[in-house]
Amino acid sequence: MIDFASELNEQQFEGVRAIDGPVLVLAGAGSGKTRMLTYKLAYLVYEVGVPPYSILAVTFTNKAAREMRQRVEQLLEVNLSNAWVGTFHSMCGKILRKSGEAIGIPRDFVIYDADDSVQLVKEVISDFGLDPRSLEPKKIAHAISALKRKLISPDEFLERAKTPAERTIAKIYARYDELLRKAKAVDFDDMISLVVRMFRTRSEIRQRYSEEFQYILVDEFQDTNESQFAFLRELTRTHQNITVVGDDDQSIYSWRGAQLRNILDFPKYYPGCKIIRLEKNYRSTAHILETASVVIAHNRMRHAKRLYTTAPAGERVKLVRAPDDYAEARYVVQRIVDLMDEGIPAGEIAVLYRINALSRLFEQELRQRGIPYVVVGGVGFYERAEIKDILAYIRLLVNPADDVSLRRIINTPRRGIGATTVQAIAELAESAGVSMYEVISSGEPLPIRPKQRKSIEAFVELIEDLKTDIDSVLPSVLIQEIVERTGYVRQLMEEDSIQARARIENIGQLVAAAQEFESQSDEPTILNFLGSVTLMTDVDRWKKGEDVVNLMTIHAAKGLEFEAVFVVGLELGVFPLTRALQDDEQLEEERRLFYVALTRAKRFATVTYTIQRSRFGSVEELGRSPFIDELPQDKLDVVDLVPEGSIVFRSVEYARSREEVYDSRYSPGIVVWHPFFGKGVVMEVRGAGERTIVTVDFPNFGRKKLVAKF
DNA sequence: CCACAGGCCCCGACG
DNA sequence: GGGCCTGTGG
Ligand SMILES: Nc1ncnc2c1ncn2[C@@H]1O[C@H](COP(=O)(O)OP(=O)(O)OP(=O)(O)O)[C@@H](O)[C@H]1O
Repeated sequence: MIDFASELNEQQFEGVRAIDGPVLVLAGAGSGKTRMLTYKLAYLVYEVGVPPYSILAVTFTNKAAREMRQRVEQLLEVNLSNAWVGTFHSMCGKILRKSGEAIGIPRDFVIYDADDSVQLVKEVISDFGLDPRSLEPKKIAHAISALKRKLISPDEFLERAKTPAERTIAKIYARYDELLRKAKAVDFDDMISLVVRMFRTRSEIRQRYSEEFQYILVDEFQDTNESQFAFLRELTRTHQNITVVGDDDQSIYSWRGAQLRNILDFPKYYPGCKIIRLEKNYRSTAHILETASVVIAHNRMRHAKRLYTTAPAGERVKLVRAPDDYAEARYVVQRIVDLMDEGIPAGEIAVLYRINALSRLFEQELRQRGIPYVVVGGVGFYERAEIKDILAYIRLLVNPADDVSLRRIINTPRRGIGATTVQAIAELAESAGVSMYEVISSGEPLPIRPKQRKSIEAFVELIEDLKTDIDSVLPSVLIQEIVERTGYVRQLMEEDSIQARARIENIGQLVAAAQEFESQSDEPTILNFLGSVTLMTDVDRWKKGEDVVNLMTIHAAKGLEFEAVFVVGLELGVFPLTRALQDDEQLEEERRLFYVALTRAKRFATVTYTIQRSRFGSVEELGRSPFIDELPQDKLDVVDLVPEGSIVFRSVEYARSREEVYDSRYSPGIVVWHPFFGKGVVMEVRGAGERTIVTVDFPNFGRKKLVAKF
């Protein structure tokens, strides 16, 4: 049915056939690592006869998992729905649901996302009477997350804590975990670390899974963290049939705890593993590949890799300098129009940026020119307030112990239940050792004012009503009931703003997503819906087939490919970010990010930067990214959008042509930034065009008259 | 005791 | 540009 040898090159095929023992595939971008892994899955099922449920394949996103599964189903014409293909989180979540009771995790646990975790940390901090301003909940939540990824328990951390600050964190961590367990909740990091802990304390369970998963395949191994690797090592204590593929040059998730060490040390943990290198790039033209290779060669902490292509040289990589961010967006969108005219499908075009904030102008410009597009990522769909509100209702319905969700919705929409009342309820719950919902639903009269008491009673009644058919109702129907009964949409309609309308639309999309879930799942229960939703990412919702221009961060573009790629905003402080400038390791990660961006392109790659960019309400001159200078200048096609002979905005010619921008940008009261004087406030603007004189008040240097010279 | 407006501050990538 | 906190008015 399949001729593996003709679909793969020799090295790939070698990796596919190596089914006994550990295999490490270390290879550059576009060399066919994912393809190899996909075919290996097919090979194991088809040639070796391994039952699909005996294979564990781990991918980076759910979407990648879906693609791998579909691809293999196509190849083999079989149904693979019982194979374990998914992300670490979804696989571990599944294991935890099945077997977690052994370590005291109830079957119906809910998953707290990063935002929920921060909320919970906040609660703990105020419970302890600590000052949330000096402690910064977000940072503490991060610290806890880092500890969990390193499999360090609160007790262990307390033991080794040296400074008072560390002891405080240890205390918060301990209490945080306690509250999670009380709320029958696990956070993202728990999903992995609890499974590892279970495997370590209950060897018979480990044994069972280890036997079940006869073969393990892992994609994007360079971005795994300590607990994920530990999970894999636990599973391979009886057999060592594990194949991992990755590229150290594409490790871009260190901030999430990914450790390059995992891929570099793999041979140490699996002595005698087979190491395979793939050196032929099947994705990009020679020009693009060459440019990317030159850039990444500037990194010192890496394994040099050979990567060649037999593809034609193709077009040169374009380097575009734009006077400002508006010009940049206009140029890119014009090029997109041109490419589409030449027959490149919109879906094969991507604009990639370092930070989400950069998407705005491109969206505006695309909208104005009537080109369909999609923004992948950003404030993720499932992180939007209205979506989280609705989901919090559902979570409270299935799990009354969930205090974080209760807090979120007890006064959403407004019901006259404020902070004071919530605090009172929390204290009652605390002293009685029960959940907040138990306190308010017990029927006992609460020691609060009559008005609030009435509101609370109405709220409890509402929740109880919604609860009646919770076991049988479909998720989509439940959402509609919630929206109706709570008056959520009604309130938004009354508000009648653009934002409110967008929110109503989002809720509509949530219903649609629920319906889709119902049609796909063989068990469309509320609990399963919640589980799938929390682990869903924006990339997962993204449908490439839709044939619209794609806007996304470089992180989100990992593993994808497009005919044409625009990498924008190559400026100091944006890409690389300011914080990465002082630290070699971070700077190298930024460079890897640039490498990932360039290597997404099959035929056309364009890199852009601007002289001036508006950020945080002011205009800044950031200076170009050092990465620009690392490009092979003689191989580029340089495009300068700044008028000839001018040093940009300082120039007379340029200023004259841009009076309107001038006038609107430098008006009294706005904050500006100067490379030498720093931030200042515009006091007065006189004249126009070349003679514009702006008086600016700089906190540290006093008032300066400047000839439009920022 | 709650809601809302306005001022403040800060600002990265995400399962 | 926006989330969070504070102060004020209801
Ligand atoms: N042997 C092959 N013959 C033809 N095309 C191939 C072969 N191997 C890979 N390709 C194609 O090359 C492209 C890149 O492959 P793939 O995505 O598997 O690479 P990768 O190494 O995982 O890339 P990256 O690390 O950059 O995400 C895909 O379009 C794939 O179909």
